[in-house]
Amino acid sequence: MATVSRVFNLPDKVNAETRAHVLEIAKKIGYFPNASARSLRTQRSRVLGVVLPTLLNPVFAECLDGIAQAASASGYAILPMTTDYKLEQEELAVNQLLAGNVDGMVLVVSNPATSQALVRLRVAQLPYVLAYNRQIDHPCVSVDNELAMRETVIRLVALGHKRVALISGQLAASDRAQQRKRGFSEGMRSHGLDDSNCLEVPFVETAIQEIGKLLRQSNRPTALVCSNDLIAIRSIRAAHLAGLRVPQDISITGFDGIAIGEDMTPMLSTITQPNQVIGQRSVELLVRSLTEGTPLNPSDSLLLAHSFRQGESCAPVAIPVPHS
Amino acid sequence: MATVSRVFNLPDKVNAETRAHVLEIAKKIGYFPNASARSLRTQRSRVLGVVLPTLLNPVFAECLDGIAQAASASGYAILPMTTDYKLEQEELAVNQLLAGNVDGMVLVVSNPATSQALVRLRVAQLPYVLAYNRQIDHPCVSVDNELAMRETVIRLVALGHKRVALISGQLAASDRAQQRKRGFSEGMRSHGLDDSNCLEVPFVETAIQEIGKLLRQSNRPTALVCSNDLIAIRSIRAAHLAGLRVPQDISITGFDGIAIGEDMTPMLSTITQPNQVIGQRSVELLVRSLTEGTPLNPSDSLLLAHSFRQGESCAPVAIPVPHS
DNA sequence: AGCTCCAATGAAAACGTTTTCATTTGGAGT
DNA sequence: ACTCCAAATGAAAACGTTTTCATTGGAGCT
Repeated sequence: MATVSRVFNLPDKVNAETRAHVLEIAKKIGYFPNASARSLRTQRSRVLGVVLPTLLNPVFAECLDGIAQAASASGYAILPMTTDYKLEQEELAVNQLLAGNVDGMVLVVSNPATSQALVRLRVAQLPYVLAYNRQIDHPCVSVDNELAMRETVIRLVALGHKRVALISGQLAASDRAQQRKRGFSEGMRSHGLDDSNCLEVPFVETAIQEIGKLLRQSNRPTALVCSNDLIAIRSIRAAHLAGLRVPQDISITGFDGIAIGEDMTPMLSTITQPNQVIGQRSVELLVRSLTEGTPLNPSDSLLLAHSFRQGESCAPVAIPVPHS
Repeated sequence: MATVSRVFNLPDKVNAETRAHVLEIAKKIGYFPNASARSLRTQRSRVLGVVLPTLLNPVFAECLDGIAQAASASGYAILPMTTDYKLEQEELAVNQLLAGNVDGMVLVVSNPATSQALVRLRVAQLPYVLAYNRQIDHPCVSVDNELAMRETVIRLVALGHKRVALISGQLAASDRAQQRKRGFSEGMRSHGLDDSNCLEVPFVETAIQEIGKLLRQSNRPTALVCSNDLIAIRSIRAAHLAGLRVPQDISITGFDGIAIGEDMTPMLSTITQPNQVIGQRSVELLVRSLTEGTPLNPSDSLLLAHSFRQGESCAPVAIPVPHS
């Protein structure tokens, strides 16, 4: 029994001959070590919990893909849960994963500063990494949302845009949205432009209508900065439905860099984050901490590079037609 | 000890007073039952394995979302693995999940008829359900790909299209692609039309170029039937790059009904499958079998309704310009 | 009172590993 | 020939539950 165990865990501790024999028999009777028993004995499950808002936004699907790859490469399995941006589900998910004996967790939370789920993790002493979130008190893997947004605003301003609106998802449900809004405001104000033009579209169902309403106003913005790609895509749709051409009549930018944005026409101009890499790095941090037994600190946080994908949804502002 | 166990598993078997007491203490010391020990003892992990080709195609992300919801609703956790359409990874994933002690599996395989992974499952006596796949020997949850494709062809023919090409993903890697191709051929032939116009675009990277090449031919098709939405979206892109307007110059249809197709311009005309529901139903079948202890048969298979989403990427064929 | 019966609880075994500690074995060194 | 050591293996405990079986203490009945 002990020898069999060694064959699977410390193969070099057992005679090559017996090892071969054990493996042969194992293959014959289809034996492989029982994971539950192993976890029970070793007190490690080799499973990582993952908490995400939703899989319906490709950002998180891409990230989960990266997580899955990295986890698999390190011999870990993953156990994902979605929260639909709801705090109660966030807590529920963490509790379930805690009960599920995961060795660590990667999570995207609404707001790291106030998350109850995170204090639970802390008291449980379970290693975790936040993805996309960024907060001084936690180990995070993210990009500089404020900076990225400022850069985007600057880009639009350079194209001659002055009336720029921010289209944001539910601000309360996401620290990213707040950071991006902040970046937008900073960028606008630094050019002496009005940063108050912000439309929050909390619900997917009504987003296109609301954006459409904005676009039909007499003094409509000449550019829309969207706080994520999904909203940007809907904005483009709304523009089309309002009879506006993108980018000739209105410029639109996104944020996230989801793959499909590249295949659209007009190709989405957007800030790309390395979504899969964010997932991978998060797992790598976690796994390193687990194997080395070193606790995870906020100082382990990673700030990854973003970049601007020059698509086709942005153009210089149209030369204003003189009043007749 | 036994009483504590009963408090968590058979609460009504224990005195209300002691139950309250136990729960109070449990809360105080932060106790909850250890999942590994429980699994070891009960021989069930309450975890379902999930095997998918990739999370980068929203079809599967949507499906996984449904799986996650249904599993969570039934008190199961999920353990997903991706195969990237590779058979070796398919087997690897199944083996890992088998070793991981999952109670059952939901999987999307390349070809159920030849899959080694599935015979492993059978000999292991592990309950499983195939999603999207459709094959007489296995319990499947899917739609009628052939029928859906025939209907689509008929629709295009009704719009006056005669030169219709099929743009397919890697046929060898997916029984769905094969079924859809079959449906396309049947539909074309039933109208006496040439069904040999089939372009296989195995690689994402070169897909747009290859489709573009097809579209620049003198005798280019007037309609493109794509075997999935991602390819349809790339086809639209290719058409634009080739200077063709969709749908005025060329009609394009997709297959899958991914959500984002609805937000594009032109809105994607496509066959929609209930992706989340496919995931949910798969889990429900599995869970029912698990709780009732009844084995899962091919006769439990579900054939869900598809529908045609009338988007904007299809139009009557342009009136041919007379030869000058 | 004496009896049965039931609800509630407790004791103990078992689930399948890993790991420590002890034992065996064969070879090298003296 | 003897000791000593290392390598290889085996025996047994422990991980934290669930579940069976036994025990207890009343309640209800005759």
